[in-house]
Amino acid sequence: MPSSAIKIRNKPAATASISAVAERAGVSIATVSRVLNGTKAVNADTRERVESAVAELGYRANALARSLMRGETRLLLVLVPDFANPYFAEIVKGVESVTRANGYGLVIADASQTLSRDSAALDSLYNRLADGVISLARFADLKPLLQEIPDLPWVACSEFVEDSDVPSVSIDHRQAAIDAVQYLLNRGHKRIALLSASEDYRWARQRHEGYEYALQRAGIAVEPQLVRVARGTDYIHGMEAAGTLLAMEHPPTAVFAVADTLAIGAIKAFRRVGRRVPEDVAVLGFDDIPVAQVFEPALTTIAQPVRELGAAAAELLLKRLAGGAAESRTLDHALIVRQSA
Amino acid sequence: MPSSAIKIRNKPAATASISAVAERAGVSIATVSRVLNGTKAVNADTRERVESAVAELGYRANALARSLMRGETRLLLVLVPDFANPYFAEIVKGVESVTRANGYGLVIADASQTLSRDSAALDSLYNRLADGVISLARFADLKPLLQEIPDLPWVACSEFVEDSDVPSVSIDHRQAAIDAVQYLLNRGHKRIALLSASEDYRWARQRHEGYEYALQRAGIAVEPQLVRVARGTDYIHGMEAAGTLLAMEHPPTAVFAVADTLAIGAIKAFRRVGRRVPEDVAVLGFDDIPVAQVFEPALTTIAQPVRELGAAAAELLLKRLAGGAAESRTLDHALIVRQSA
DNA sequence: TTGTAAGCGTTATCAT
DNA sequence: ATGATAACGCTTACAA
Repeated sequence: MPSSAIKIRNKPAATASISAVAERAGVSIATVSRVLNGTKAVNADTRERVESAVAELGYRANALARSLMRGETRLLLVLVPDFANPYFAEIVKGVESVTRANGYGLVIADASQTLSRDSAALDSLYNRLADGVISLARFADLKPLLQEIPDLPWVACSEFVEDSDVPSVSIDHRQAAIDAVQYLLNRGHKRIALLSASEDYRWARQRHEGYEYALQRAGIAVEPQLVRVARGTDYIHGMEAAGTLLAMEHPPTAVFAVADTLAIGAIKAFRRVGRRVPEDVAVLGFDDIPVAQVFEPALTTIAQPVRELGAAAAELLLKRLAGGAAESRTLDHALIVRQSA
Repeated sequence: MPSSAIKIRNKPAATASISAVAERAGVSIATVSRVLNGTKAVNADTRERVESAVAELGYRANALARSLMRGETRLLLVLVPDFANPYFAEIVKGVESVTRANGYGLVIADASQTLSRDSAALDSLYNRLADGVISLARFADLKPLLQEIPDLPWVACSEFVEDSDVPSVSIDHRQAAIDAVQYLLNRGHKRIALLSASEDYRWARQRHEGYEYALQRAGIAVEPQLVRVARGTDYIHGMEAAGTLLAMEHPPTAVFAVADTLAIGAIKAFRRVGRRVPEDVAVLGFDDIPVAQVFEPALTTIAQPVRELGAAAAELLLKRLAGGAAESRTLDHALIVRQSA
C-alpha cells in the first residue's frame, strides 16, 4: 500500500459506455438503447440483464452524444444581467418550477455587459448547448445577444425587443409608473421627483414615460431637475443620485424610485441630512424586494408577480419548442401601500 | 410527455455544418477544422477561402460534437443552494471572473433540496456536460450529490465534505464566531443569545460551536434557552425565531445571529415590542450583505471575502483540471463594527 | 499543405 | 424482439 492513502477514485475505468453495457449483458448496443429509453418492446429477461449490467457498471448515458443524435439538449439558456439582484433570482425560480416539471434543465449564464460586448464569447461557450433562450438581459444588450444565437427560439422576460418577433412576458411598466405617481398625486403631492436607472433597461425608460405622462395628465409640468438617473441599481447609487435632491431651492415632497434599492438608498440619504420619511418626503419604490417590508419605514412600492413572470416565460418557450405559436403576455402589477409614502 | 400529435423533427439545413463550409470553400472538412482551430499550418489563400465561407454561411461550430470529440466541454457546473441569497450570487461572480479569463463557461444549477432528493435528476440533466463542479450546496445535500457525479473533479466552497478528498475553500467559521462573541463579551455582555440556522449547513454548526466555545472560555455556561434555530434564512425566519427571546424571564442583552438576514429580522421583532437596538439589545450579524450598511441601525457583522472565496474555488478547480494537486484553503474573515452592536 | 478515414457515444433505420 | 449499421458534427492520426 502506497502511503498516499487519499485518492478515493473508486472508478478505475473512466466511464462505461453503452458498448460496455452491451457486451456485459450479451446484447447489442441497440437493445441497450431501447431498454434505456423504453422506446420499443424488449423481452423481460433481456431487459433485466441489461438493467443489471447498467447497475454493475454504474453506467450513465453520455448527454453530449445523446443530444448530438437527438438534435435537442433539453436544456434552456437563461440570460441574467445581474446575479446579485434578488428580482432576477425570483424570476429564475419561477422559470425553474415549470422547466423542471417538463424535464428541462437550466443553464444560467451571466449576461453582464462584458459578455454582451464580446459577442463571440457567448457563442463559443453555449452554442448549440441549449434548445432555447429565456433572456432577462438589458434591452441594450439584447440585440447583439440575439445576433449571436440567431437560430434559437427566444423569449424575453421583463424586457422586450423592438421590431422583432421575440415574444415577451412582462408587466406594463408604464402603467405601473402611472399608478405609482397617481397615488402620490392623490396624496396631495405636487412636486414629485423621479429617481431613475440607466435606460439601457427598457423598463427604466417605460417607467420614466409613465412618470411624465401621469404628471402631464394632472397638469403638472415635468421639471428636468427633478429627474435623477442613478449610475446603477445598488443602494449606494440611490444614495448618490438622491443626495442633492433636497438641497434644491424648491425640493420635492415626494420621490418615485424605479427600484426599491434606489428608494432605500434615497431614504438613507435623506435621513443623513435630517429629513424624515414619509413626514418630510414621501418615497415610493418598485419591485417589492424582500427587504422592502422589513426596512423602516416599510416601503410603499409596486409589486411585480415575479415568480409568475418567470413561469410564464418558461411556458411560452416550451410551447414554442413544441411547435406552437407563442404570444406575448402582460401580467398584473399591484401597488402595495406601507409606510414610506 | 408530449402529446405525440406531431413530431416536427425537421432539420432543414437549420445550421450550417462543417461539411457545408468545406464544400463552399472547395476543401475537405479536415482543412476547415484546421483553420478553425489553428491547429496546423494552412496556406494563406485556402485559409482565406475557408474564412469567407464561414462568414457567408454564418457557420458556428457545434459545441456538442466538438466536446464529444475532445472529451472536454470547457464548462464548469456550479451548484447553488439558493439563488435568492446575495451571498451566493457574489461567490458566483468571483468564480466567473477567473473562469472567464481561462476560457471556461459556467453552467449554474439550482441545488435546492428538490434536486438533491431526486438524485437522478441532476445526473440526467448535466451528466458529462461539465468538466468539473464547484459546489456551494448544503453540507447535508453534498454527499448524495457527490455520488451522482462521481467521476468529476469537485471543489466545495464555504462548505466541505468530511471523510473525502474533496478540496474546499472557506473561511474559518468557528473562529469567526468566536471573534464575534468575544467582541460582545468585551463590550460587557454576559447573556448572549444565538440565533442559528439549520445545521444542514455545515457553517451553521461551526458557528454554533464557536459560540459555545467562546462562552465557555469566558467561564459562562451555555443556556439552551438562549439558542434559537430559525426555520430558514429569510428575514421572516429571523423575526419568528427572535420573537420570544425578549419575553424570557432573564432576557439576553445581546444576540449573535449567524446571518445578516436573521439579524435584521431579529431587530425588526425587537422593535415591535418596543426595544431599541443597540441600547436595549445588541445584535451582531454575519455575512455583511449589501443592506447591512444601509439598514438602520447599520449592522455590526462578520464579513467574508465572498468574491475571493469564489475566485479561489475556481482557481483550485482549474488547477486540478490541469492535473495539479489542489489543496484546501482558508481565507480571512473580518469583524466590521457599525452600530447594531 | 491537404485529403481520407477512423472514431467520440449515442439514437434510428433497416433488416432479420 | 433483436442486431447490424448508418448517421449526428466534429477532431485527428495517417496518407498522399
